[in-house]
Amino acid sequence: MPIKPPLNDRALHLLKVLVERYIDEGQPVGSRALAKEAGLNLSPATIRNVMADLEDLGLITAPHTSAGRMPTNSGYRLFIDTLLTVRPLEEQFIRQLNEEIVQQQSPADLLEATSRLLSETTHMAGVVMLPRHETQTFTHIEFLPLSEGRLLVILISGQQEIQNKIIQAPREFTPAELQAAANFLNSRFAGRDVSQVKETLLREVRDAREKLSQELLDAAHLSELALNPAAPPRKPLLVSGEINLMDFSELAHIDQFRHLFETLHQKEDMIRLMDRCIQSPGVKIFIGEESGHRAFDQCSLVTSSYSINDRAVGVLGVIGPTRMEYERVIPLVDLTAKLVGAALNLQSLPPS
Amino acid sequence: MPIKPPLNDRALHLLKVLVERYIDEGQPVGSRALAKEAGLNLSPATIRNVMADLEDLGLITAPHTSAGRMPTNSGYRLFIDTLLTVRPLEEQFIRQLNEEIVQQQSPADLLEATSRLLSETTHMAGVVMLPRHETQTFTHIEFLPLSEGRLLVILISGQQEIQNKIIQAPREFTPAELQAAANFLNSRFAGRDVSQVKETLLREVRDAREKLSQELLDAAHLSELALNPAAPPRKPLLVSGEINLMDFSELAHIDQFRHLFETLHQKEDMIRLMDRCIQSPGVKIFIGEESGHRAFDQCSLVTSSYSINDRAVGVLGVIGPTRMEYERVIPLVDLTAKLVGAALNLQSLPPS
DNA sequence: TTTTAGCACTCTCAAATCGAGAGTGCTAAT
DNA sequence: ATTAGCACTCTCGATTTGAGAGTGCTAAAA
Repeated sequence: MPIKPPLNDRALHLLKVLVERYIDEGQPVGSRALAKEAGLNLSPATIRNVMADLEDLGLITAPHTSAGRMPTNSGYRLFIDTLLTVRPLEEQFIRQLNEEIVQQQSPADLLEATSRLLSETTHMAGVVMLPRHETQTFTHIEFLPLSEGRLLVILISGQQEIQNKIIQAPREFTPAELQAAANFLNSRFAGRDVSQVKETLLREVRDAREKLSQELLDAAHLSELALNPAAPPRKPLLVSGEINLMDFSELAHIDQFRHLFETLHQKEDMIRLMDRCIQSPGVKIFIGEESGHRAFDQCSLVTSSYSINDRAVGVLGVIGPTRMEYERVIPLVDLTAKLVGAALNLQSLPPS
Repeated sequence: MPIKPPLNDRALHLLKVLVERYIDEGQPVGSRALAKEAGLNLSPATIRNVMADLEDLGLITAPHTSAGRMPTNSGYRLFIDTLLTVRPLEEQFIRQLNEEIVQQQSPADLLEATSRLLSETTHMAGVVMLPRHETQTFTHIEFLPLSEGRLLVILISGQQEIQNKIIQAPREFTPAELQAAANFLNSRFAGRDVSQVKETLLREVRDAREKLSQELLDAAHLSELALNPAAPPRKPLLVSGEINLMDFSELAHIDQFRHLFETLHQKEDMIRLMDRCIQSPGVKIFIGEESGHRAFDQCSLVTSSYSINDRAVGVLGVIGPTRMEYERVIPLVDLTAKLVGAALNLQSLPPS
């Protein structure tokens, strides 16, 4: 016998309405309610038949015999991939958001504010992964002698980001030597990537080790030390508004919330997860366990990478219950990533 | 008729045992239990009479007619002020703690680790208020010209703490002028307080305005800008282990916890509160509303200031439920403050 | 063939009831 | 001053109950 196409337009439409309604109300949706909402002039009984089909396909589920249905994670996935109609953001709102972002003084402030804004506008948790050290542009370096052969390295990179680091010099250097080393690096490498600079330096030293004087070798060694991300920007992940997540009943169970909170703050896993999003542009969505983390069972993560000079350097997004208003959140994350990128580009004025 | 002394030794002893027991178990203590615990060979009935007296004095209270009694905030206060016997810390534990503190690389790391350690060892929340900018020792300053008349100021203060700041120069300066200004400040003021330096500078300029050349005035103005704490170290308060507070049933009610969490992170109030502790040395304890904050109704705050060169520069402590093990927490906070002070002193090596 | 009305059935949730247990306050005896 | 005894109060968990919501199935209608 011919199997009827499991997903005709009507079923899809009903799924869409069901998901929207569930996102709105947070209650399992029954056949009667869905019949009214759908505007298809069908009786609850008919709706029930369709719902039974959708349940067979694993798209919706009922918490118990006599409750309505709610979307499963696959249901959400299908909804997001093919049914979702995003709601465009209001001009007014966009302007305000941009306002708040560009008024920040430094890149660090900017990204912190962004994390806060993400959480405030969505009433969920905002996350921002800072630009990786390696992908930053080398702009200027300076050495300052401290006591006992230690040196303070000041490294200014692309976005006017300033890094301080104290290193142990391989030997004593005179101020003149330090100045010379700094001058060399500054004139030769300004504008290149920090990681490139290091590579180039290493290669050149290797290729020409014999021909170089001890002084030069020392200086090169020094520079190499200075460029090492020895002090990686302490946990390059900003999380804010975690507490908002307590407002969602599905996450508000003490131990579950605690687990979630800890995963969010024990940042390694988060960083690894978000790192995967940096590759391809546009908004990415992880639903439930898709993120590979038990603690996120009932959560979705909506992310987008942001770029400086057309190059993706970081990732930002929000975390909330799977039951979130994707139609609003997705364009918001998308927009925020673009605004942040633009603002960071503006802030990166080259030093003299 | 002669009113019998309301608080004889026996009553005090019973109060002490009751508080200890309540801290241990978290359950209201009944007369039978207290009779056994107290070791006084009294019957529950007698105990009941004493308990009634203590209740009249507002030191203990019963949540309902037929539950045991639990301490009120005044009860805790009396307990802490006159009944508490602190338990000395184990040598072994002290060594470990010190180990963890001194192994940190920088003052910033050290204080962050301290906050974490406070929360981990007490299973409550740890707070550390960073040294105020003003009370830091001026050690070294450097100016780096950027584009468009902006200058990067690098200010090294007492504890090897490095501050970067970008300022708009009042006019263009030549590198030589900048060098001269830096040299002047470094040679003249090294080792003084940052705030003192600023004051002195202002005064001298005011006193001798007419006699000074425009160049010198400009340089002074520049230095003044540079020393302004224009970018106050972003919220100088580290909080960690907040989530631990969820484990205490008395704080685990969603909305109450949320309020607490927000107060803790909306740092202004916390900073103001802890600032009051910096004046006098030793451990300070705020019980319940003593801290002046509704959100802390059921919390106690145990703090101590820590010192560099015998001068109190910051405050640290823990926050937990009023029902905390004061006998262990108090010596712990005390010790931690001392270890942190010592470690910070060690780390402050003057630059060459 | 698709849709619908009807109906018995299932399950949850909130309210009501109940008994056990803990602890009290008071009184009278020691 | 202390204690035994006792009636009383209150909480807490288990159990019951009824209302409400929603389902699946069947048979009739379109």
